[in-house]
Amino acid sequence: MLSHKAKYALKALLYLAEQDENHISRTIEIADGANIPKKFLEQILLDLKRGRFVSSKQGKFGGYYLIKSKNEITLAEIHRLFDGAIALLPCASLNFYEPCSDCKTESECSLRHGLLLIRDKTLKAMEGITIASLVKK
Amino acid sequence: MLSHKAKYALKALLYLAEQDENHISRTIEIADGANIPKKFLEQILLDLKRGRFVSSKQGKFGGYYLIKSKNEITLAEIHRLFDGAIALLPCASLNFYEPCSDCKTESECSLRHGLLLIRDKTLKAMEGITIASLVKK
DNA sequence: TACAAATTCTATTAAACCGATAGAGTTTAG
DNA sequence: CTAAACTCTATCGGTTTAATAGAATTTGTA
Repeated sequence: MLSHKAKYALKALLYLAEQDENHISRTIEIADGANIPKKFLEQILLDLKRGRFVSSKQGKFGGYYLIKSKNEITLAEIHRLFDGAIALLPCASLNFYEPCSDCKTESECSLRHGLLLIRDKTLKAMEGITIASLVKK
Repeated sequence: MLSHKAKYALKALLYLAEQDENHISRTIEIADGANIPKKFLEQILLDLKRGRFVSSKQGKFGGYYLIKSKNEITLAEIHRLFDGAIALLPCASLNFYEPCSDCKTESECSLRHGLLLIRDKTLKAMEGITIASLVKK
């Protein structure tokens, strides 16, 4: 399941993607438009900025805007940024790999092989969902 | 990601599936064999019993055994039993459906459509992973 | 320069969840 | 009767999550 943070991030990106080119959106606009608690959204937007999905303009008349094409922002990336690994166990993860602590005998745990299959399919599916694909609903 | 409970459940089922037909496994056997904390495993086995995956014999010489074919126990089922919905949001879930609280205007939230696609693919993949498919590694 | 409007940063909170443990109760074979 | 096993309920500490608070900084403009 997605965390609220990830869900809000997607909705915020969606909001930004729906604005006119060159429009700068204030946090409060996005919060109201997408029904997200404003102070919580502030943190999320900073995370999205650190992740190079959006950029900001500070000071009066400042706000946020997309710096990555809506065709290139995928669900997989947002999941990774806010909720971490897409795989079901760390030992089956590409970006968040960790060996299982409780698999004593074999170097690969008994579940790993099956979970790698799941990860590949899920990842492929999640890479197919872009902000653009969500906009034109 | 899978919870430890779900992971341990899979490993315990795997252990049971590897035993001879009609063999009854004590909790401590399974715990040692699959490297799972025994008291934690007790709870998990009870959950698996309530879920009709295993049954038990009480008293001396008692223990646990599979009552569902290892070909019919899927990752999807175990995920649902221990970790709940497979979908990324409740509004995209079949078995754990709940409407989004923060989607005010439309009855369907902007993310739902995309997440339904993910759920269908992930679910299909997870239904393809059975205990039997994990045993013959 | 002063002010207002906005982002940025750090801290804190309350609640929920998670992994694990403890211990008493019940059942059964011998 | 007893030992061995499952069953049940409670609890615990730690972590995470969702959200809030407030001070600091940046910027445009009158």
